[in-house]
Amino acid sequence: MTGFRDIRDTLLARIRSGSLPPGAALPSEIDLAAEFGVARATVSRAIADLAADGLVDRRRRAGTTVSRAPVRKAQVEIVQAGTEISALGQAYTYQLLDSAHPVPDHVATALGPVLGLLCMHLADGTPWQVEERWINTNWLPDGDPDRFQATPPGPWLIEKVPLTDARFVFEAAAAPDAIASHLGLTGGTPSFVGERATWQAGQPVTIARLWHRPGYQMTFQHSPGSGALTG
Amino acid sequence: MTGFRDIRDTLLARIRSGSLPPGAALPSEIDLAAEFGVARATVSRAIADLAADGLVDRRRRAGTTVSRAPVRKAQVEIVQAGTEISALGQAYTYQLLDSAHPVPDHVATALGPVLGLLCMHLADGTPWQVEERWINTNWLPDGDPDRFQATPPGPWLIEKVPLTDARFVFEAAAAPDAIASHLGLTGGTPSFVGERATWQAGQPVTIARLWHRPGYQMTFQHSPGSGALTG
DNA sequence: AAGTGGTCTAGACCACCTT
DNA sequence: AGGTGGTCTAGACCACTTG
Repeated sequence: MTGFRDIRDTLLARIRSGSLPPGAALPSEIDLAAEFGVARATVSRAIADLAADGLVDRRRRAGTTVSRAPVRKAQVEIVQAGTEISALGQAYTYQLLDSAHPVPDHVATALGPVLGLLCMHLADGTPWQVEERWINTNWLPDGDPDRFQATPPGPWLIEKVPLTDARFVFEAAAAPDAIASHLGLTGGTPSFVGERATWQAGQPVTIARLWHRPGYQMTFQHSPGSGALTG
Repeated sequence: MTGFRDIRDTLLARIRSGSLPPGAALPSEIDLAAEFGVARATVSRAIADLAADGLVDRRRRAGTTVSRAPVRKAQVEIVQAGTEISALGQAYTYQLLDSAHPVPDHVATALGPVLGLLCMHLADGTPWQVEERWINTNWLPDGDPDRFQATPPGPWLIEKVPLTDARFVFEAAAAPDAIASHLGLTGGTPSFVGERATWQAGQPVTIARLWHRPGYQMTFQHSPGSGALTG
């Protein structure tokens, strides 16, 4: 039995081997269906996978061609610190460092009335990540001041505002003293920072800046044909 | 006419509005097909989009449920410096800084016999990115020493070794003097570094370390329902 | 004008898992 | 045991865009 995965992998092998070089046109779906002895929809499904990986370009009338400049796409999964640490088999603990963390201008502009927090995530007791978190107070109905004493704000918000659009920014920044001290660094050390902003139906909800431990690396792998990519 | 996108968006709206809260079970595909008056395959295609975005979990027999802890996924496109700069409407220029760039141990271990280059990519004449590039000499048949004098190695390699597996690593690092000077920085400044290693059929081909200009940010957006399945 | 991919249909069988 | 998603089929019509 030949499924769409077999067909996809066969086409992928032809591309990799150079039998279908960059710029070459694939046979039409009808021809490929005849070649493999399957329905056209099955071939189409196989090619859809390759197109999703950026390996081929599909255009009506013009047909499908092997991409000359394959856009290398990778799918990144953004995980909560607790999830990541647990997945590594280490003990996760959470600590609220400051419940009145200062609010930078750009955050105040984006969010409006806001609660600022400074939190730390630890793996086996050693600092893993320092989190600056600002939350639009409209999403905190009866301001329970102790809510985030033991509960990390990320998971709490996910449950409360389950599905939104998000924007991610990653950059390298010099850790200010206030952050660096919690990570056991001296001020000015390069730190990998991820900033995440989320909206609910166009309304800004929260912004988080995640300062990673020294040596942190964000890695991901791209293996065409394995379906989507993993991070 | 109701297409699979309409159905997907309708379901997405129900999830966002709370009408289908986290953990709730969607009606079966058969029931949804009856409700929308379409074939089951059309409903299935719509749900496949939502599942690819991590908004719902599909399990045989158990049915489809709204994800309680939606994995926030985002798709990253890794582009060549020249492409990125041109897309910004700036003039792209390339410069070879050193054709005998030293080879670190971990690169020599991974690649074997290797040519080391140091290159710079400029936007409107100002430094944009410094590229350390190491290429397995097996992929440079007749060593033309001037090949990369005016040709950036990235695009050249893409054409020569069109489709491979790749591994990406992003980190924050202190720019060493040799790199920083070309970017107009002082040594030790935090720099956003992307390292890319590519293989062809299991054979290592090249490793590049890309040192970005100060203030560089890697951003991406996550908007559920924009569709991730078919290219 | 014509051929390509994009989508949909109605039906079918299967793999898997919960009950 | 039974119902769910996963996949495939054969056919059809449409949208697009190239020649």
